[in-house]
Amino acid sequence: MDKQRTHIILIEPSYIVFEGLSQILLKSNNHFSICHHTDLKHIDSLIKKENNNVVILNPSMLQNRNNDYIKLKNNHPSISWVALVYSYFDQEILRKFDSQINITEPPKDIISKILKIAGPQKTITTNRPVALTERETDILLHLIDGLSNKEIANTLSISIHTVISHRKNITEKTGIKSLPGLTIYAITKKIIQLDA
Amino acid sequence: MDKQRTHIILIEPSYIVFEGLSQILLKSNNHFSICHHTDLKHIDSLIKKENNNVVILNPSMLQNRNNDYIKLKNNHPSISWVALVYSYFDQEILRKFDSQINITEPPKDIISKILKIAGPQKTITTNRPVALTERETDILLHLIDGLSNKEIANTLSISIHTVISHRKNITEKTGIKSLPGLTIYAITKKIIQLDA
DNA sequence: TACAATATCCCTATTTAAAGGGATTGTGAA
DNA sequence: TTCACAATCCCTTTAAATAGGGATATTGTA
Repeated sequence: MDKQRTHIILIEPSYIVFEGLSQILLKSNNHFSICHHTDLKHIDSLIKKENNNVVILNPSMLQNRNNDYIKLKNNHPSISWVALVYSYFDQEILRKFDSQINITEPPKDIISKILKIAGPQKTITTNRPVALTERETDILLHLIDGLSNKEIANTLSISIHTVISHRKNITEKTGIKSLPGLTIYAITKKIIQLDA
Repeated sequence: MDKQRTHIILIEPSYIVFEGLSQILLKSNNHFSICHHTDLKHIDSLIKKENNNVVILNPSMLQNRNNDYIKLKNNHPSISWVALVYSYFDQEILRKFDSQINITEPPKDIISKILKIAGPQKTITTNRPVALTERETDILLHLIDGLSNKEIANTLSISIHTVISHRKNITEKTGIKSLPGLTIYAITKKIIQLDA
C-alpha cells in the first residue's frame, strides 16, 4: 500500500471545479489520484473497490440524502470526509465532515489541508468528538465574549502563551478555526445559550 | 450646560468597581462626574434631577427587572446606556445597551469609549437599529463563514479595502466589533438560521 | 440642486492572530 | 513506573485585523 499516494474521490456537480482541483493537485508535486462523480449514487461500491482515503464532497449534494451520507460514513470509518464549500453552509451540516475546504482558498492551503487529512491525523479525527476540558471551555467562553488573547490572559491571570496553547487545543479538538465557527459550535453544543 | 463635562451614573453592586472606575476617570484628566447606586430603584427620578448623559449599568442588575429597564430607556432617550460586564453575557441582553465596557479593558479604552458614547455619537446611537445594506450583509455572511478579508475580496471580486470599509460600516451600525458577537447578531436577527 | 447614503478604492501605523516550533509540572491510569 | 494528558510558559515568523486617515462615483431624495 503506497502510503505516499493520496486517493481522492470528488463528488461535485461542477466540472470546472473538478478540473480546477485536479490541476491544483497536479501542480503540487504530490502523489494524488482523483476521480470525479456528480452524485452520491454508487459511491459505496466505489469506495470498496479502490483504495481511497479521502472523499471530497459538495455539501449541496446532501440535500435530502442525509441518511445516505450517514450510512456511507459509518460504512467507511477510515475515510476522511471533506466538505467542499462555495459559500455559507450551516455549521450543523459542516460538522458532519471531518474537514472543510473552501473553494476560495489558496492552492497551497488546499494541498496542505488534504495532506493533513489524509495523513495520520485520521486516527485522531475518528476519535472525535473529543470534549473540551474545563479550562478550554473557559477560554472559549471568553473568546465568544469578544476578548482578545491578551485580555483573556489578564482576566484569568495567566500568560498569553497559555491562552494561545489552549486555543490551539480547541482548534485541534473541534476542527474549527474561525471565531464565528466556534461561536456556533458553542451554541449547538449548548455551551452557551441564546434567549436566556 | 457645560458640554465638556460628562455626567455618569453607575449602577453596580460592587463598591470596588465603583472606586476603581472613579479613579480611572479621575486620572484621565477629563471632566467627569460620577455617582454610584447599587440598584435600579429611584434611578428614574435621579436622572431627571441631574444633568446626566451616561448610565453605566451592570447587566446582572437587570435580573427580573427587564421591563423597568426598558421603561427607563424609553423615558430617557437622550441617555447613553452602557453595560459594564465582568464576563460572558448573553448578546441578547447586551444588545439592549448602547455600548459595553468590559471590566478587564485597559483604562484608556474605557475612557475613550465613555467619551465617544457621551459625545455627539449619541444622535447616531439613538437612530439605531440601522439595517445593514445588501452588500454589508454579504460581507457579514462570508465573515461568519470564516473567511478572512482577503478571501472575501477574492470571492466577491472586489478590493480588500472595500471589504474593510464594509466591515467598518457593519461595526458602526451594529456596535459589535467581535466576530462571535456578529455571529450571534446574525443568528438573532435571522440573517442566518441554525438547524436548517 | 444639494445632500445623504452606498459602494468602491487607497494609505500608514500598530496591534493581534496564526502556524510552527519548543519546554516543564502534576496527575491519574495501564 | 512509564505514558498520556492537562495546564502552564516561551520563542520566531508571517499573516491579518484594527484604527485612524482619506478619495471618488452613483443613486435617490428632500
